[in-house]
Amino acid sequence: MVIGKLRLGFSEKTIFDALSQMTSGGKSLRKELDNTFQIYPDPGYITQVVKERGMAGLKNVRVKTGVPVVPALCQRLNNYREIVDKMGEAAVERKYDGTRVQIHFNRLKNEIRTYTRNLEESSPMFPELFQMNKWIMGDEVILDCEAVGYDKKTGKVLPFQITITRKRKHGVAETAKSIPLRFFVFDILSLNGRSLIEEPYFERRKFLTKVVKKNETIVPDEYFKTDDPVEVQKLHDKFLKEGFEGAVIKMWNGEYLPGRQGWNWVKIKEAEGASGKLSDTLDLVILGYNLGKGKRAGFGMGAFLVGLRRGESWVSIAKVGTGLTDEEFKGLKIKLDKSKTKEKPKDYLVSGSLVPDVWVEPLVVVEIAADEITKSPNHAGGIALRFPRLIKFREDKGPKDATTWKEVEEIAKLSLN
DNA sequence: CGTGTCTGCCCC
DNA sequence: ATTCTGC
DNA sequence: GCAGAATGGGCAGACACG
Repeated sequence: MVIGKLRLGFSEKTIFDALSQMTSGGKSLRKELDNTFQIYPDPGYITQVVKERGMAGLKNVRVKTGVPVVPALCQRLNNYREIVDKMGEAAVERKYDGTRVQIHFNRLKNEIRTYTRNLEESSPMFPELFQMNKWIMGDEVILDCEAVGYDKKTGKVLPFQITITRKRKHGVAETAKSIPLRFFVFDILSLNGRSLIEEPYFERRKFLTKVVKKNETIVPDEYFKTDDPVEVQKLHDKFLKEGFEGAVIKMWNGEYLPGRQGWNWVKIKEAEGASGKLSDTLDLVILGYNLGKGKRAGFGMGAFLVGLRRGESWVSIAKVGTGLTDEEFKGLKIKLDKSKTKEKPKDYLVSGSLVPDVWVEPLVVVEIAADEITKSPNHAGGIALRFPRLIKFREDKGPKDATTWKEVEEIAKLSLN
C-alpha cells in the first residue's frame, strides 16, 4: 500500500477541514474524519471514500492488519501529584529505552508485519517474530510494544545505541543472533477484526493477557494500578534502579488515543522537579556556534557547541540548540561575536562534522541539562550528552569555574547505574 | 581496498 | 528526542 | 493546550576519494 506524502503532518488537517466544509458538516464530521484517519492514516483514501460514498462511507472503514494505526504518545509531566490529579485511577508501567513496534499478525493470510512510530513498515527488521503463530491466541491481532535488546545471560535490557543497530538493511539475521530483542507488549488495538481502541485501558489489558503467551521474545508488560502519587513515585524509583528509562502512567479508563491527547498517557524520566534525567546539570563553555536555518537564520544562530577542559585542550561534548528563547538567541549571538576568532583556537579539539560556522574564545559558561552521558564516536572528548538543552546562562561563572573532566567522569559512572 | 563525509517522509 | 511560539 | 518548527546524539548506508 502506498501512503502518500500527505500521510502525517502538514496538510491532512487542511484537507479534512475542507472536506468537512464541502460536505456541509461541522465539528462532529471533522471528528469522524480524524477517527477514521487513526485507523487508516491515508488522506487520499479517506477523501476518495467520502467522494464516492459520502460521510456514511467512513463507517465501513475498519481497523485491519496491514494498515497501521496512528500510535498513542506520551505527554511529559514531572510531578506525581499532578499526574494523579489529572487522571484519577491509573496504571504505572516501565518506560523502555528501545524502539516502538506495532505488530500486525494475521494467521489466515500468514502475515506478520510491523510498523514504526512514524508508520514506517519495519517488518524485515524483526525476523524473530516469524513464530508469532505459536505465541498468539487469535487469528488477527494488532499489538503495541517496545522492542529492546537484552543480554541473554543476565536478561538485562541493553542501551538504546545497541538496540538500534537492528535498524539495518543488511545482516539482520546476524544482528538478531548477536543482539536478540525482547518485545514488551503494552497494548492491543484489535482482535479478530474487532477494534479495541475505544475500549478502556483495563479492558484492553484483559484481552492482552489472554492473547499473548509469554516467552523469551515476547512479554506482556507488567503494570501496577494506583491512584496514589506516593505509590507512583515508589514505582518510578524502582524502575530507575532496575535500569529502565522511567515510568509511563496511563489513565485506567482511557481509550487508545492517537498522538498526544490530554493526559491520557504521561511519561516521567527524571526525579521530580529535576530538569533532566542526568543527576546533575553541567556548566560548560561555548566553543563556537552555527548560523541556523529558517527562523533561526534570522537571528544568526541555530545552535552552539559546548565543551570543557581536558588536560591542555578544550574538547566538545555536545551541541545545544534548544532551551533558549528567540530573544536569548539574539542576545547570545551579540555576546559571542565580541569574542569571535578567525581560526579555530589551537587548543580546541573538535572533529570535522561538529566544526561550527563561527569559533569563539572559551569565555561564556552555560548550564546544560541532559538525560544521559554516552560514549561518542563523534565528539572529541569520546563522550556526549544525550538530549542536551540549555537551563541558564552562568554569568556568575568564568571558564575556570566550569565543570571539570573529572566531575563529568564521576557523573557518567553514576548514570551507568 | 580502506577511510572520510553526508543523509535519513531515521530512530530516539 | 526537547523546547519555544503562535494560535 | 495544541500543532509546528527549530534543534540535539548516533546508527547503518551510500557515496566520494585516494
